[in-house]
Amino acid sequence: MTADGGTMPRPADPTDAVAPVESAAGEKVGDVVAAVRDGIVKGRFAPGQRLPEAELVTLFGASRGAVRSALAQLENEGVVLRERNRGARVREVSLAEAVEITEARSVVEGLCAAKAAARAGADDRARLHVLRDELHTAVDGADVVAYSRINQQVHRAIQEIARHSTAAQVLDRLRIQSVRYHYTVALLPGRPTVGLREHTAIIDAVCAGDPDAAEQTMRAHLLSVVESLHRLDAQQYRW
Amino acid sequence: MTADGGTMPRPADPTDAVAPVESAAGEKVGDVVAAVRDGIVKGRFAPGQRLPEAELVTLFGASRGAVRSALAQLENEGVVLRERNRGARVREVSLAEAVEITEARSVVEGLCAAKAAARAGADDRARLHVLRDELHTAVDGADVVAYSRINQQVHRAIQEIARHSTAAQVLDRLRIQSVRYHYTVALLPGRPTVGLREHTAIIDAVCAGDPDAAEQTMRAHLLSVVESLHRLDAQQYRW
DNA sequence: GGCAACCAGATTGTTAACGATTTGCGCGCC
DNA sequence: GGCGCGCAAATCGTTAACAATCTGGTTGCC
Repeated sequence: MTADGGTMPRPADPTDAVAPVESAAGEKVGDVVAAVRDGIVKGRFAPGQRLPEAELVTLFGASRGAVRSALAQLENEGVVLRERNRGARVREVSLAEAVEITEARSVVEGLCAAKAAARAGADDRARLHVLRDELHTAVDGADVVAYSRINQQVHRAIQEIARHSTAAQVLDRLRIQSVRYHYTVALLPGRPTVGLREHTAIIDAVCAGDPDAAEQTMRAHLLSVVESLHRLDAQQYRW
Repeated sequence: MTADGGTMPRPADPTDAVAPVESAAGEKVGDVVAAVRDGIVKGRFAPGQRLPEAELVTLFGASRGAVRSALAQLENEGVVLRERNRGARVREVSLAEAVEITEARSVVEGLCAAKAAARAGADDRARLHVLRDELHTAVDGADVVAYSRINQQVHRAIQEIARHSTAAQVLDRLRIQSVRYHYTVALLPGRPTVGLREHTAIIDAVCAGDPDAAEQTMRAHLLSVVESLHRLDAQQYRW
């Protein structure tokens, strides 16, 4: 076993830059939570990597109590795993879990799409059309990173248009847990083309004010992501 | 304003008995969380009531740190609201929020029902049939409290049969937030009869192994609960 | 009599030190 | 040489005291 005890973290992405986080007075725990979560999402902290309290204290300059509260919250959010007297580790989400998460997302985002279709105003439609065009150019230019980013923006836009705070909370939580798979799926050959077609259908249904069609297309889209995850599994792809 | 500062708690249910919670070694925070959550669900702590740390310390015999962690977790679960330097209060969920929560439940429980229909074995079907019969006798006997209890057991059984841990987590969280409305809906005139019919349809669909029918009936059932909530609103019913 | 500043009590936030548990390593025994 | 035991370092959990903040009532002034 290696010195740090856990799964060997692979080299961090070149796109990290640490973000020292100015501990604004009275928001320490929130800052630490955001910083650690961001580190997990961005790949600075690898799945299975240990997160000793002392290390986070020196990293973020926060007190141990703050770090402790932050870890408790992150555990509650499902991105960190803690064992008594054994410390905290970045939780490893299996492919099976990612499938479950995406299935759950499919129904909740379906609800959001339906609500968005019912509530979308002219400005909302304009916003979605902009995103649709941006997605189109990204796919045309084979810009996978841009595709992935705008992809997420589409989902977030529909979520915001739906104005359903409960669904929004649930979705934020679910997305954080499976974020690391999003890029992977986007990298599958042909995925951007399929995704573009599906997103276009969703946007059209929402803008047409058809809740049923919006829900169905959104669900179909995320179930196709589930299919892609299974394909990943078939390829023995592992983190 | 009264001495305790918050909304006046109505007299607690006769069914509380405090549950002093034997602080088993190494599970203090979990115990406090469970105790406070239970107190909120059972009505010992009313919505809006203040929850001073010192009071919880004396109530449960836990250290202040444990109480503090527990409150943080309860805040994260959405049943407690905390303001900086102003302490914690039991969160008041509005009827609009209860509607949102039930809408979210409808789609996620729909997913569970579909999965349950696909995965139910003979023992699962037997379990559901027992619950169906118990629900029937409860409604025949006009036993509203039994109806409400078995009602929840049906939902929980389907959730367990679905074996979808992500959906289960989401649902546990959502149910806790809106628990106090469950009894109220069950008390609406004619509600047990309607609920019985709907639950029977759900159980039949799950036992028939028809995922689509199971999902549709479950969604229809919870949307009918949403309708009941709106009727509550029309009656100017307030907590 | 009304209003504003102020002071005391209560409550929460923070920090530091102490105690308990686990883990890795070295030593001795078989 | 392999295996089990025990010690020491590291890490987490808990407690207690201190500091900062808010609330409510009181007092003095206009």
